[in-house]
Amino acid sequence: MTKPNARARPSHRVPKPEAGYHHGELQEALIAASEAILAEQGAEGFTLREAARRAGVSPAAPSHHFGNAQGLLTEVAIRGYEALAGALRDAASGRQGAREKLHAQGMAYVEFALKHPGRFQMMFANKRLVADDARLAQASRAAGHEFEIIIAELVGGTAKEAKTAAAAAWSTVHGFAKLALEGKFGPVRSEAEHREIMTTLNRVLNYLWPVGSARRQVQIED
Amino acid sequence: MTKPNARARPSHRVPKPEAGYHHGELQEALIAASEAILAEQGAEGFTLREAARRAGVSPAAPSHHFGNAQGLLTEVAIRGYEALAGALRDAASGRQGAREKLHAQGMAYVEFALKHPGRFQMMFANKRLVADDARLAQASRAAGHEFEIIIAELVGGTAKEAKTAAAAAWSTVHGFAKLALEGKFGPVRSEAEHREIMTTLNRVLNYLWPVGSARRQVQIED
DNA sequence: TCGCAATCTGAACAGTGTCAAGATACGCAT
DNA sequence: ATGCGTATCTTGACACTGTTCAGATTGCGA
Repeated sequence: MTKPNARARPSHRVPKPEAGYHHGELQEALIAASEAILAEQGAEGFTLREAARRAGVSPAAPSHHFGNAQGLLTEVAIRGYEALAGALRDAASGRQGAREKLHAQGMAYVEFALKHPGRFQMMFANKRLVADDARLAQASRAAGHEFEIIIAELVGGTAKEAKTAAAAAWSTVHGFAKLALEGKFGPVRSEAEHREIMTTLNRVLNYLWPVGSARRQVQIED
Repeated sequence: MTKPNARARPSHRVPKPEAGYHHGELQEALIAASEAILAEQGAEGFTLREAARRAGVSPAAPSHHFGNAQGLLTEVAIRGYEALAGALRDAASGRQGAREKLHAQGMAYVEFALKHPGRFQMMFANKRLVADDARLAQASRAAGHEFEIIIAELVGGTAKEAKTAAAAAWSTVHGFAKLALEGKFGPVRSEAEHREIMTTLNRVLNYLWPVGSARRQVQIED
């Protein structure tokens, strides 16, 4: 340093008094800090330096564990997908009947997005993640698989039809979630507005995926 | 700069030799430059300084016309929504029958997103735009209105049901477009992959919005 | 023709991600 | 137990970014 520093030790690390020069749990601390930033400021508010600051560590420290900001965010996204998969699983396990399970999953998907907007947006911000990370791809597919399980139960058709139906279901809820987060269905700040959005979703799901009626599809002309 | 620069005049403005100190068409030049960046580098690649550079102007110049980066991007987004509305209108005008029109609009929506990924992503990146800009909101609603026109024709029901159906249609194609852009339905680089995605979309639309059959909905339990 | 307002530049500031060197501390082999 | 290699973290720097402000330049109306 150019000028002598009167303080014996750097001002970092102060909020984490239990740690010495070596943090010990820096990976976890950085991930937790990142998730906190995403929760408070949204995806655009994330900053590697801020995450390091919250973990009580210098800006360069994260690179030794995650390589770069993308690496850290990829880890956060992976956990996000795991949490999402869990939410989808839980939603389905509470109901019986494929249609009801799918409906509950759709509601849970959007609920997840509205409750954790920053995390959700980051999970689908490929350019800010390590796009070809194997674990990320796996976690994403695992979450999608939760849909496919129910879909396979719902449509009695071929695998191709199941794939189509799964893409349709995912598109529906994902599009709704994204549009809701961008305020296209009205603001989502208060709890009342949140509920408003969810009842709109309920109507949409009932409209697109009506109960009863094994849906007989027209032959698909490519 | 710290060391003297030998060049007599700044390197700006050189690529636009027809302009003097006053650019004359700086607004348009900046918008065009921004759209070029979005087309080449995607939404994350946009930079105010780079846009100014391409317009042959200093980094501070855009502020006099757009206030800040959000202002410029808002203008770009407005034009994007206008282009999208036009594409939806064109798609519907080529067909007859509400179902066919809606199907064509859905295809056009995703086609637009895949052909202009950067612009599309930016249109829905509220945090990077002037969120409460009246013209932006108007342009967005105008695009959505293109859907609603056809939907009103398709569902013979109440206004509430039409609103639900419009939200459903928009969610479907928007979700599909977003997921496709994030590579969730496979890569989209080559022209062949692009077509592959579009046939998947075709199946999805046929699945969710089957031809014929005025869809009788179950009563909605809120 | 003069003066004013619009337009643009230059320089600066705070903040960002990343990198290369060096400081520090853990843990393992001896 | 002791030394040493290595993982971990800091320091300082660099090239960027968006934005602001004072000043230079220019077009245009009176």
